[in-house]
Amino acid sequence: MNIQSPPKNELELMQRARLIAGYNLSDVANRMSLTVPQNLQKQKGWVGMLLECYLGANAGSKAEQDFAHLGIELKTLPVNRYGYPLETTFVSVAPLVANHGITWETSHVKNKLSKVLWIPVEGERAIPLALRRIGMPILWQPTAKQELQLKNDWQELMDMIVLGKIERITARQGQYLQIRPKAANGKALTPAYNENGELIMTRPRGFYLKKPFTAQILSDFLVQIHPQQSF
DNA sequence: TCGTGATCATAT
DNA sequence: ATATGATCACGA
Repeated sequence: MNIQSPPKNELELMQRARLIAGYNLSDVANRMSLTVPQNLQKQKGWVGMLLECYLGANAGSKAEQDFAHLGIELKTLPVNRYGYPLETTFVSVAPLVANHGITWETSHVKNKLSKVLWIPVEGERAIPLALRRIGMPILWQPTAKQELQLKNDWQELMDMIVLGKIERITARQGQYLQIRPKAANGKALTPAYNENGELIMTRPRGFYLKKPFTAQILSDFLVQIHPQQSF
């Protein structure tokens, strides 16, 4: 496959991202000398990996932002025909142990969401993967209000983890940020504490953004570029 | 129909 | 097992 050099600055990254807006996934895959799978059932992260590759992200399973030198995280977002998110957005693994002293300010959630390059991609399963189009990239930073919302959810969920209530956490909690399993399968286990302070093994969890939150980001962006149509 | 819980691939 | 990238799929 072809290798892209990392973008030197934010403008270069944005220009690179804007170049593929309107094109479909096979267009980008061909350019990168990659083949498009029939579907995502066996390669759920393929779209994200493709755009990482195209944009020159520091590939690999390194921790923290995709473009660390720019302080930017890349997220592809599958959307329906109306531009509404089809899936929640994974943010980071939830720390179930050794989490004392972690605050919102020092959390991975805040770090990863401090600046995100969102790239909407058509995600309806009726559209062949190769023909799904890529949308306009959105460089986003949380507003004070959004950050407070995320911080509140994060604090509530972290409080429960620290109190050993991990098994009581459900995806229904949190207004915009939720915790759900995040693992290869149901057999994967990781250490955590129960309500008696005893070490137990449980399914790894991750923080995810609920759809209404990312929907708001997309909506706000449209209002920015079409202020006269913001009815 | 849709959200929650479960799951898939790959690199380290 | 943990991190990256996420979507699948079934029960309510």
